[in-house]
Amino acid sequence: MIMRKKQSSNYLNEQLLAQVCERNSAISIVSGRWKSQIVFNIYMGNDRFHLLQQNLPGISEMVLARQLKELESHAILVKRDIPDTVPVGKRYILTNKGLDLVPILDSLCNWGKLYAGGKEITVPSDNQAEILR
Amino acid sequence: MIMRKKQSSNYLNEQLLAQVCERNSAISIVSGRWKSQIVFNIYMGNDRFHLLQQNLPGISEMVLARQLKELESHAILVKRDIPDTVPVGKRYILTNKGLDLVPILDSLCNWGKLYAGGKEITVPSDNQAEILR
DNA sequence: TAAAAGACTAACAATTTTGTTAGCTATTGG
DNA sequence: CCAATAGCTAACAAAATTGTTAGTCTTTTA
Repeated sequence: MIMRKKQSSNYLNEQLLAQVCERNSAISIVSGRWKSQIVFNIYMGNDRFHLLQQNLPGISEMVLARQLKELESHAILVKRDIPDTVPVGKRYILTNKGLDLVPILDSLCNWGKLYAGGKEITVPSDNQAEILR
Repeated sequence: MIMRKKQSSNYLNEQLLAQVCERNSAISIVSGRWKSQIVFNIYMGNDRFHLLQQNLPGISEMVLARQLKELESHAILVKRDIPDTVPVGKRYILTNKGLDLVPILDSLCNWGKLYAGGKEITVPSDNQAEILR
């Protein structure tokens, strides 16, 4: 995996934010382009490389492999050999840490849907709650 | 604000993922470097530019202004003039959309803390649940 | 015998995000 | 009059992420 520059402000700021609250590291774990989609697919049983590829339209093999490795490095999932297969098949399995993430991602999903679905956006602290949209 | 290249695979993939599930757009809204920290600070009453600056150690004015604009463009917050101030002061206010995000970010925070705090990581689907750490 | 499936990796290029520097405007305090 | 506070913006540079191309290896299937 590509190493980040440990002296850069970019890196230092990320470390600093991670210290302020674990929320910041949690977000950075989850915020890769395909990550939450991968977690959901594995959750739903698409636990092999080629199944993930089929279900993530537009992803390249290189990119998929990279995202999987990153998720593995954060112990969201593990990679296991499938016994008695030649050549040996691999499957990806969510750890308890990965599974615990699923309902949280789900609530993010609902939040997004609610407002995308047209829920009014207001400014509650205005004395007359004002409608923005 | 800087315009993205609308023909790039990068951009196209992001759009595609947003169509698959609102979770993906939700994550991309929240995943900027300082975003969740800004939302929390405003939530706790640090609702002015200089207060945010003081409470986000290491952020530059340029970067803060940019993150605020992005959050505003997603209607997570609004910027309002403070009446009877010369020169006119500005405050940032979370919309209902932004407020709804707070408990979700909070659960992400707890998830992060739990495992950072040493909770065992296991692979539940193994017949003998295996301990990784 | 040749192609396809499965599971990748290395090297590189494009794009995007993040950060730096140097400015601006207006008012108040010493 | 000079500095400080408040609240920014423009132009640019650095770093990180994402995507592309072209391979690898092994086995099964046509």
